[in-house]
Amino acid sequence: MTSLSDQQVSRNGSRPTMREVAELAGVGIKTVSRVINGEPNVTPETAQRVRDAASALDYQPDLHAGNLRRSDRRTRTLGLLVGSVDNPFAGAVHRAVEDAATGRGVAVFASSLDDDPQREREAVSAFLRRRVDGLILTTATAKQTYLLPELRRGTPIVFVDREPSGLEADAVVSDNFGGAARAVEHLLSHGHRRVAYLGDLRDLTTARHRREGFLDALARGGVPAADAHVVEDLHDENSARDALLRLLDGPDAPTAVFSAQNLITIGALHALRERGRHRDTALVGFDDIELADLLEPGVTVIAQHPEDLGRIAAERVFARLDGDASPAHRVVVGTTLIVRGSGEIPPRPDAGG
Amino acid sequence: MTSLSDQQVSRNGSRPTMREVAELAGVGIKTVSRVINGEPNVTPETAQRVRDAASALDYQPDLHAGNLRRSDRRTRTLGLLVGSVDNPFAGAVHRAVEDAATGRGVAVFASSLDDDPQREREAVSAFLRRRVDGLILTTATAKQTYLLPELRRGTPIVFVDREPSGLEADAVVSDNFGGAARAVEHLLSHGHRRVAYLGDLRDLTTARHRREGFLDALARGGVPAADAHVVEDLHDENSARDALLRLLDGPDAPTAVFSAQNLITIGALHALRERGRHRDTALVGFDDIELADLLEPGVTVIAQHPEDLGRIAAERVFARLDGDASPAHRVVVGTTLIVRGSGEIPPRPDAGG
DNA sequence: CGCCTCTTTGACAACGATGTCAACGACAGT
DNA sequence: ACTGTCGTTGACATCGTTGTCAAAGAGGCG
Repeated sequence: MTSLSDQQVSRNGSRPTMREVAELAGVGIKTVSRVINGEPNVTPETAQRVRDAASALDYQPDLHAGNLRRSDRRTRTLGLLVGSVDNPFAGAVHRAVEDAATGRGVAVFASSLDDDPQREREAVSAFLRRRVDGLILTTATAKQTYLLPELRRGTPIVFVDREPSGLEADAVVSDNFGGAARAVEHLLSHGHRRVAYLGDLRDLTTARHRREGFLDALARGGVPAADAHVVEDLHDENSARDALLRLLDGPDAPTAVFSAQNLITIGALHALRERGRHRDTALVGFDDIELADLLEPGVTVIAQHPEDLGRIAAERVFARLDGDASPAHRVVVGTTLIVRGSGEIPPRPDAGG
Repeated sequence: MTSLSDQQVSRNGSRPTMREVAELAGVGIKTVSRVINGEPNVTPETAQRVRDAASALDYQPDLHAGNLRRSDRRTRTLGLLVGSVDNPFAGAVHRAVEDAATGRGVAVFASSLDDDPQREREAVSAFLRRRVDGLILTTATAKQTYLLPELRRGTPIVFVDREPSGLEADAVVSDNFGGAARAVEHLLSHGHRRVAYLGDLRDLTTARHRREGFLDALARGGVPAADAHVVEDLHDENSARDALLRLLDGPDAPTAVFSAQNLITIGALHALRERGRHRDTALVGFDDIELADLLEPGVTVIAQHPEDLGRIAAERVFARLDGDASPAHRVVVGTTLIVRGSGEIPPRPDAGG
């Protein structure tokens, strides 16, 4: 058997087609098609001959050739665009999308955005040229109106993590405003008045909402915005670290820090360590980070639920593919305050108002 | 212009084809093909009419239809199989592959293996049915002979992180033996004699090589293997934590631990914390982990270089696609000992043998 | 002015599969 | 034996694109 298979395969360098399987089995190609696709009305003996021929040739059907002719025009393929596939948050989203997709025989293209509008356009275009059945997108463009024609054509597009702008489309996002506000309330409740905000690129809706939640909670807590240090447009560990070092070295150093994104939190942790201030400066981060519980003090965070974001986004895509034509859904996934120590540090006694 | 575009698009719910672009531009479809693909011998005026028509219809060429007819039969698509897309090591590999691919206009399918042989087979089959140009695989099967026909057909297959078995194919792996040996030498040089090995599933070549490196270094250091605690078949944080808790609670508790994988290291860290032994039990982990430098003590690791693994694997695929027909390459990427504190803890004075 | 070359263009077949439809044979009912 | 039904099978057009090839027109040269 194996030797037959080997012979058959090596006889011809190129990939076998349905026609070759049909010839070897002595049937018409339509019969091969029926067997491969599990269609009824083939006698068991014929089916077996076809299967033998297919496995002797190591035949793999060409999904895209079939798709070209098939009436449903489904490639069973999804395009996923995330911040970066090597960011843990994106990894969790990706994994959840994959789990939902694999169960349906759908493969996932994943691309990294790097918060670059041009990369976004190029990635989406690459997905569409490959005729993905649906898109799950984290975006960096100010408006996504370029997607309108595609949306009108009926391609399911679900925005994940960041809200769409300029079009009505499904979106699954974290409660950025509420989570940020919760972080600040937590810090204020421990007596802090001088709280720093370390935020992501201002262009991002998530960053804006977190900033607004931060400012809103401060205001409700009776803290003048002037007392807060708001630093924005941070985009990686180093820029966050540098920013916090400057604050710590400057006058009126904050007694508490809210770092509004996972990499920023890590940068902030480094800055606090470098100045030896990690035990007397409170810190709450947005988005959980690995090993946060093993640091000393443990890092208090507003945890997001990326698995839920990914899973729900994938479910929305599949619901649309299954015919759901209802108006755009906007799903907000709550955040969870995880108390671990760093957020419960009281203000330094020597610190002024 | 924009309104024209909108009208054209909304006039027809389905996706525009080259034929429709040709009609709107008043040319033949072959001319559209030439313009879209940047082929020569089209007058600038004709080309402009075609481009206008294409953008009015929001035309996106169907890469797979073209590929069906094109002589090179390239889908400009790659299949990547990793342990799990939400593991940081896999994320780094993925990102490096993506970076190499995107520059060449190639999109990447990513799938998670979960160290399940059946998932491996299914993922590979899903890739091949979609006619990927090449495969970059982390495997879980004992032998990958099922890939032989595909390899003979000329599809580039590169094994990453784990070596292939049963076939001659390109592979890019870490120096698992050497790295593990280096870890043990480091621990022995600090006076340890009772070192525990916490390892991954025995089926995995990486786990075997690390175990062999561990045992080899022990032997060279004059430590009888009987003095070592070797625990294998750990596959996640919890199993690793439980295993180390048992060792710590048992007789002859180890004075040093070598955790042979990133999740196992994290589980080990938890176990040490839980028993309050993190300051008097040495630990060296294989594979670097995020925030390892901020723990107290910092976690000494044998760092792998997943970006290099991914980049080199992708380069091998593209070299093969560009015609390199040389014998299978086997690239070993070195590891780096990163000293941070946990690996330099001396044995407890009270610890015997 | 006729001939040749070169550029520009489109008609047509083909890629590998599936949908449609008709042909064929077996079998039941009369 | 004849008809109708049903299960089985394959011929053929077709999906959206590109490769081939030939036709038409422009331009140069003797």
